[in-house]
Amino acid sequence: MKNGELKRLQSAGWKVGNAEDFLELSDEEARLVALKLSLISAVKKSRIKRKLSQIELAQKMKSSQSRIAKIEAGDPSVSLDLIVRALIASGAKTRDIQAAFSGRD
Amino acid sequence: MKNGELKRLQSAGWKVGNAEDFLELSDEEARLVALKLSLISAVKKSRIKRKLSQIELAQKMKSSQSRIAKIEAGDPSVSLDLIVRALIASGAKTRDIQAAFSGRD
DNA sequence: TTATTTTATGTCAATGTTGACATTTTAACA
DNA sequence: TGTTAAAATGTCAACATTGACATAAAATAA
Repeated sequence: MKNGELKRLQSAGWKVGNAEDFLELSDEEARLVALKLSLISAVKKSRIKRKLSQIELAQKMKSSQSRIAKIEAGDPSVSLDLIVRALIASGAKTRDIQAAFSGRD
Repeated sequence: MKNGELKRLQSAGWKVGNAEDFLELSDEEARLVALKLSLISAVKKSRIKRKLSQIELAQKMKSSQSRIAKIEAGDPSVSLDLIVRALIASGAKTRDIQAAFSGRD
């Protein structure tokens, strides 16, 4: 394939992908998953530390007890947005969130 | 457990939303917004640093150019999940993400 | 034990978010 | 000037996430 043709296809939005792309994406997905898990455990830790029940935390953030349970259970229906909102609502300080983001526990 | 009991439990001590709740929620919302804005600017910064066009970044994360544009424009339809995925895909290191979370720039 | 609280699990209609696409606007050039 | 790549904006059907609810299971108290 000529160079110009490749460029044309690429700029038209075509994926001229290879196995490397696939592996890289997996790696990035793994990073996101690790991040979520870290934040999830931070939520539970923060909630327990403040002696909040799931219902109380749910009320603070205007969610529901079952959502909190799903957050802590790592349910696939839970978004990163909700996890972070729970973390903030649970009283976690910026430093706690930072720590979770760097994987520290 | 019976139906009536659960309802009583769910609404126990929680009927009148007071001003404090409102202010606290606002504060938490503000914190989340600030977090998003910080991450958004980190995405753009990281993308530019790596000399990636919006199309290229979109391809890396299997999204679309318009989505990247909306991320960087702070479009309300963009989730925290997508922002973080873009940040990771753009090549940002864990330290960069951490920095974004602490508001550093 | 029994009673009460807390947490887990499943469902679903309403709402939110997505990639893809078309089109326009801006930027960077020759 | 005109050409071209990059970025911005609007739309929408498909898919994802939500709070609310019912109920079960587990933990805790009495």
